[in-house]
Amino acid sequence: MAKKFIKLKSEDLSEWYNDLVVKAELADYSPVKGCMVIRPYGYAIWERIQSFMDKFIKEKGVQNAYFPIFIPESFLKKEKEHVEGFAPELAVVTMGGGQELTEKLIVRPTSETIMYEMYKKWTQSWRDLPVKMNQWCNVVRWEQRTYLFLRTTEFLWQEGHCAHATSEENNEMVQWALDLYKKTYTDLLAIYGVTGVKSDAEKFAGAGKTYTIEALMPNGKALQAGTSHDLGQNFAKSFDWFVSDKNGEKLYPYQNSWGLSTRSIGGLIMIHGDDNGLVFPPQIAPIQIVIVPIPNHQKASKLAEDIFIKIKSNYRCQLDDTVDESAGFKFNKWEMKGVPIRIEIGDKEADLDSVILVRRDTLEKQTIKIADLEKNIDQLLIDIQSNLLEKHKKFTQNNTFSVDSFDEFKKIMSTTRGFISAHWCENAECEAKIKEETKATTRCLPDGQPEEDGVCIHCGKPSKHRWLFAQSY
RNA sequence: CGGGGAUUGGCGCAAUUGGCUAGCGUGCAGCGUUCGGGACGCUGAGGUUGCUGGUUCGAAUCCAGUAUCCCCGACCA
Repeated sequence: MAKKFIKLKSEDLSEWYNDLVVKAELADYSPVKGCMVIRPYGYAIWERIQSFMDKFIKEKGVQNAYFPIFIPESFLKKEKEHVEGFAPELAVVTMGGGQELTEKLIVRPTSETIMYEMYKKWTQSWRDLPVKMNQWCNVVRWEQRTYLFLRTTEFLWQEGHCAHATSEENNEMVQWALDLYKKTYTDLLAIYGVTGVKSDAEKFAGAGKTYTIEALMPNGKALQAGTSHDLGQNFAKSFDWFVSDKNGEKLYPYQNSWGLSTRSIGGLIMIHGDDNGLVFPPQIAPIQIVIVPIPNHQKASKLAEDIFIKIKSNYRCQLDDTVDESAGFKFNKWEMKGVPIRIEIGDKEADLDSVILVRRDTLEKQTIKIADLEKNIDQLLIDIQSNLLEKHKKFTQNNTFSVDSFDEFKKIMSTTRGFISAHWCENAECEAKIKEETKATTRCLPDGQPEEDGVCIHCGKPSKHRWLFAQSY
């Protein structure tokens, strides 16, 4: 039995996660409370998420821009619900250049207000709509309790902010963003998420409607993995932002905003990782293939280099040909780093014109001929990607329970947890009581959830839909 | 912000009721032997025990204060 250098996922998810994030060099605790350092290997993940999403964002005609990190306090106050929602977690700058500021500046928790103030300046006519912008930036929310990637005081995200002449166009954009998130999780991160609409209590401060993608974590808690908000005309009216429509009448633009953050990386780590460390789906993996020649095998070493040169332009590939670590050490190291495919080459293989392919997700080994290498790699990359997605999908489905009695609801939430599909009367008080008794909240009304006559799991009043409940991260 | 735990070489830990020169593992540096699932030997560097004050002949150990981190809650992407 190999000595373990990280804690076991099967024993303590939290400890395993913290330990792994640091040991795999994804991130580290910083001297600043609640803030982490994202190290190159972790940042490479974020860069891949960025480039994946950015392509679609631009295709949609949304342009990248950059707005200030500071927001005048008065801006935030213009939208009542908005400021109330964020007030407890704001970082406020009161001094600048050694002098007290006449108006306090808020370190942005989100940029709706400062962006709309500028949009207002830039638009006078219906012809100036839509406005479609996005920014990649950092935001600060003063969390009481932090957790690497999943909840830190400062985090990175993209925030898209668009404004349209009609609520139909606006809604189309909101749905597009939600689809983008779904695609990002599914195709890139191999994470199965449930999309749907938030209850009033759970929606974004100031939004008309909030759409979300929720992913189930191994401990049965849900991660809000991305949100897309239909802001309606709330902010436009608060900011007195209007343009002239075709008839010369006032038109308050319909707005939306949508964000996906570095939190997604936390989900990625937690969902796919195992007792040996990280497991990255090939699409997101910073290194897809590592080639490990057995140290001091001359023939193998030469072959490894040839293969590396041959395939490095087609895959994100690394050659680990140092001789100061043993083969076993290297195998464990790269497994902890989550590299999807490892190519092992010893003189034995070299003599037979073959190599050993090891897939990280199942740790299965196969010996293949060098002539078939790229064909096999291509297939394996596809297989690993789909296997991981399928595994998470199955896990989510196996841990989604359709429940009709509150006793059963409570029992599940106090034991295995998971998603619970249950009728709810859509009354906020009822929702609050359920939360009090079970720690679970509504995550969303899932897309495509059919209408169905039933009674609220808590109060027994009539209900038309089953909502999705879970304890949340 | 409430409850719990912690802080000792880079990392992980130990040091009995206060008592010898604060140890061990790992990591690091050098040399040599190894090398197919975290190899081994020898040598060496690295500490005013989180910080401040107090008690004492004597403090890593006791007391008071303070800071930071982790875990569990409430709050949240």
